[in-house]
Amino acid sequence: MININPYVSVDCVLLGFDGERLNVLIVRQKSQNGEVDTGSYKLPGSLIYMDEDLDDAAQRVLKQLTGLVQVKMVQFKAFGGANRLANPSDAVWLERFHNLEHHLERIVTIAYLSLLRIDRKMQTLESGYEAHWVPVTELPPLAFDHSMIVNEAIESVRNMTMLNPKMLFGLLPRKFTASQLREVMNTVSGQNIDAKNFHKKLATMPYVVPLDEKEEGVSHRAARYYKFKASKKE
Amino acid sequence: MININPYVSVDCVLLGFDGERLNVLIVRQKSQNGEVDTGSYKLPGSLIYMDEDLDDAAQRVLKQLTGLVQVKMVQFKAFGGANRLANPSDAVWLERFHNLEHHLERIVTIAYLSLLRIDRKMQTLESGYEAHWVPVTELPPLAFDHSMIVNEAIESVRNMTMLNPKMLFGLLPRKFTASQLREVMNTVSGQNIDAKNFHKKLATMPYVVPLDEKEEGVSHRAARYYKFKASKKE
DNA sequence: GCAAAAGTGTTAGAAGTACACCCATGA
DNA sequence: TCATGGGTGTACTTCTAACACTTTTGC
Repeated sequence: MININPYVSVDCVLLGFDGERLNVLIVRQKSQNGEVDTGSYKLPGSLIYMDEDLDDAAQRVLKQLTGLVQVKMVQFKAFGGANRLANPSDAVWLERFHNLEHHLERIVTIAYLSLLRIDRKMQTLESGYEAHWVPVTELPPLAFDHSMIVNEAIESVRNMTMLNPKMLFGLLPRKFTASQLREVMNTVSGQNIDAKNFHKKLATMPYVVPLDEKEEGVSHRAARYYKFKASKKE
Repeated sequence: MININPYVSVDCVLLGFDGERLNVLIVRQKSQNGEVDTGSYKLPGSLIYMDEDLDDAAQRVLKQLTGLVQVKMVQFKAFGGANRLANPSDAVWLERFHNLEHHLERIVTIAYLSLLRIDRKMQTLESGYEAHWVPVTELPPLAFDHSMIVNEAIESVRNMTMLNPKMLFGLLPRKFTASQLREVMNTVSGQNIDAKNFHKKLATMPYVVPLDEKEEGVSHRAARYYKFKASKKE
């Protein structure tokens, strides 16, 4: 039997861009035998194991609850209010889910964050795991303090992307058009960059390189594709 | 007896500016009865209580180990490597310090950060508590992974101050000169702002207001004092 | 007067903003 | 040929960087 740490958990906030809006990945709050204990949704997250690094725990939990692997996540904040388990049904659910014998007193959770795009692969994953993408503007009430965690995650993304715009490329397909990139930036920053000047801004980004390919089958002038270049050499 | 959570701790990285350099506040790794168990230094930090918010724990621990109160700290990262207690003497020290009976398995620590100035009050505090300001460039080896935590704290400060330069005013006295502010910015950012252009930059900061006072008793032209203005109205 | 640091002015170039206009494509 | 969105060019403003010079103070 694996040794569970009953005081520390990880939660994963996956923010996915579907081409138009930001979405959050949430799961049903159900027990391990499959029966749904509460009608609530929650973030993918769980208590950690005793001998497990936090980063490893986040990866494991995400895989167990959503099937997703190799998602690059970064830690963004710990949530440790003494009354995080204020809702009794949340505490009871946790104890049952983990088959714990003793009463859970309080849990500090380390929240992780990832930015990614919602592609076809992401859609098919939903069926097996009861994981759902929900637009951030239409988020239902979540268990624990997960609604607060989502809000702080989005705030955190805004700050992070100001310092490091490259993060945003996780939200786009390998090949993307200028307006797709602009749309992502507008969505995340909440601002509205002028479309007419955006090409000049593009030219100043050394990590964005134009390709010779163009869109096909669109009912207007075909847009050029770009790709993200990680290193400095061609 | 107060109930201790044996899995979660807080650590405080206080960065103090003495007018020239950035310093970190460190304490001796000694036991509660006063005998020094190891020769090492560490950050002020401790396990949390079971019914204590993380933010409250950080304030309590800082007061207990350094006597400082009402220091504004912000959480900046959780450190949760499974082998943080790899050094056996650190684990033993912790168990003795907290009078714990069972063996400590692993601890996740939530690191807090503060920027402040080292004034006369800060100096006198040292004698009672064995807390010392040490320049970040001359840091001795610290217990646990505290050296890593300090490094990440400084990195974090750089990022935070880019987004919110107002943070830096905690490092200065109420009245400060332009070159003091410039010196702080240079120290924290690692850059070197041109002194000649700095006044123009000052004029664009709505939250810095010039005073009519000037320096006295300096052997060169007296510099004007400025103050920090928090709100938008005069 | 001299040293030392405060503070101002000028200029050139880079970067951001607004907006007019042309281009390619499907219907 | 029209609607739609892609893309370029020009002019204007604002920000930044480099650097020369003047001012105030104690010795």
